[in-house]
Amino acid sequence: MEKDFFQRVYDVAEQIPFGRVTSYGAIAVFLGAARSARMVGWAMNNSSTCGRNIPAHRVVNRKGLLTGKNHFGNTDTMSQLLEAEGITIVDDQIIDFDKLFWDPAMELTR
DNA sequence: ATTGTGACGTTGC
DNA sequence: TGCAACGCCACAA
Repeated sequence: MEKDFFQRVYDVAEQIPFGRVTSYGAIAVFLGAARSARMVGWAMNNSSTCGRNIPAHRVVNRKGLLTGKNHFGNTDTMSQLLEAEGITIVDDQIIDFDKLFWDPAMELTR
């Protein structure tokens, strides 16, 4: 089962460059399941089971909001990690999300 | 096999 | 322009 949908998500998530962020939908589209954006987030929840360190903090929803911060244990963990990447977070929202947005379907294709 | 859920996305009002 | 509801696919029980 080395090609599970979840593994696919983990692989893309690991490829997210430092200081960049992406959206669940972008990953979902890249995986070929644009309507399964929710699965991407769910995969992140299971990212712990993946056995590998997945920078889920770099993955946010389409609005650039840290929707999954609640799943990091502490709601501050995600924002703190993003700030450590040089990203500014205000009210759980990423500033300049448009510039920091990293599209796997585009970056990986180029 | 069926039901329920889920860290989203889109469309409608 | 802002908020609400629906839909969607994939996985777990």
